[in-house]
Amino acid sequence: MIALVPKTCLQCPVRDTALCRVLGPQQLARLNRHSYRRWYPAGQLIAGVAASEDWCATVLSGVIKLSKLLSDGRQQIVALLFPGDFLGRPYRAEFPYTAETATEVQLCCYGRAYFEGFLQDQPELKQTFLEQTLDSVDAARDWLLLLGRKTARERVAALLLMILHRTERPCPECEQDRRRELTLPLNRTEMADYLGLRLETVSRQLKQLEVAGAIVRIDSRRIAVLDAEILRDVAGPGLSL
Amino acid sequence: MIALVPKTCLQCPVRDTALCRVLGPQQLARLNRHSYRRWYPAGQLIAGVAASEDWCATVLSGVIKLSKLLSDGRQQIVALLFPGDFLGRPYRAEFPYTAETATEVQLCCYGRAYFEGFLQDQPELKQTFLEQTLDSVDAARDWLLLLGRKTARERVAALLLMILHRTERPCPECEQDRRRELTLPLNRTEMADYLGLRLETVSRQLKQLEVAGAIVRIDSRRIAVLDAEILRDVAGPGLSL
DNA sequence: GCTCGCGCTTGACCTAGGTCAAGGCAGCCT
DNA sequence: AGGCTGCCTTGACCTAGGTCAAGCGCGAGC
Repeated sequence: MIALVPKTCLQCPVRDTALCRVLGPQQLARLNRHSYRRWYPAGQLIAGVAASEDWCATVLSGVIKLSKLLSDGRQQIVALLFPGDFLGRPYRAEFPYTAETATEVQLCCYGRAYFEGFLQDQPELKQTFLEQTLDSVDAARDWLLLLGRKTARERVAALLLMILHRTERPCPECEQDRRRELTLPLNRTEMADYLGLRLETVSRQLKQLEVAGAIVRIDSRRIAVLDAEILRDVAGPGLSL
Repeated sequence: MIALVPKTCLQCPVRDTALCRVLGPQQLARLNRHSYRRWYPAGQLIAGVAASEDWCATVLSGVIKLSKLLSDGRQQIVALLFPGDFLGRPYRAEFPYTAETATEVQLCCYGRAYFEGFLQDQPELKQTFLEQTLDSVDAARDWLLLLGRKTARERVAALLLMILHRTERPCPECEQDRRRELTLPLNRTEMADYLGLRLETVSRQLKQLEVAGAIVRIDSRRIAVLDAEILRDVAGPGLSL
């Protein structure tokens, strides 16, 4: 497991999913000159709530949790960031979430001020960033439906489908519903914090999905999806995948 | 109650809160030439889920519910739009929510394609739109915490505070915690659909808040806030008001 | 003025999911 | 090897909020 730190953007693992995919070679080089890599182990705090954060980043590998927490310890994960996703809050000094790594993570970071200036210079990048932000609004609202109205069973099924979707890079359509394996980037507590449940409930619902023949739990972090169709039926619509 | 349809943007009721506040007189006139007003009574469908919508709008008056619903009738309101807010989904033909009026509503509408083009021509407008969209992400994520982790009591208190906040136009700071009156733009069912509860629960929690001395229910739609501080204590933090 | 219907409240009861507690299992350290 | 620790599962029980049902009050229509 050697951490691959790309020297040039052309070898970047998120070359064609990250924001900067729309930049030409010139601009890419320019941005790259102002970027630096960071590496974090799993379970590490990246940025605190409302901490003054003067940088932002693209996720190169790994998964990041964005969460909010209440003074009495109740916690809600409000988003997961996968490779290619953008981390940061341009135009605001305070970062309004807690960002923690769920797995080992590599970031490609830029100064916030520099990035903001760069957005001004690059209309196409700004356009892409805007469209991605609009998509984030839609994604958050999909999750509102899940938290506000779905049962525990539906939530767990939806999470598995979401992870499957965000995790499976190659060949999106082929082998559509054949057996697929996924590695959960979250432990039970984190899954619960994302789904508005308790870890015991997540555990029980995973069992139920196994009994129903939708999945097999290989080990606590690995799941084989036997029948994505069952999962989709259970999860119901929504979550514009 | 005469519907005021402003002829020029200078008399617009949302002159300094809507997106177009950043436009100069020239650009404002240009946009205005391509805009038209629409009026809807309360409880009217404006745009269906995934219906092809080729327009967008600024809310001039009234309140709009954006909601998602499941095939079995479960419904979740994912946002409320108040005067000055933007309605629409640029860069996407399908509007991913159901938009319905909660009260009587006036809109200032533009063709979607025209608006998108106008955004390209007006970097400052685009910037404002981007920042507003980033705020929408934060707002939706605040609500995720509410739906995922807060109790019924906390949710109802938070809703009242939010409505108070969005509704009280003049003099934001003066008379800070004096008695304030608010008119609910939603009925009990709608409040429940926004809070991920049932209408009976909303009703009971309002009663509890009255017993606790935080509010008085004047009639079913009007509430006097006796002590916003109690309300804030009950609601807990979050909802970056 | 009467009735109808809708929105709201209230009470009685029920249940999905939370809480608490007891193991189990795998990876680490000694 | 043995014990520890963290994570997960499972069972037994509890409760916040959902469900069901009755009734109220008010505005609209006749």
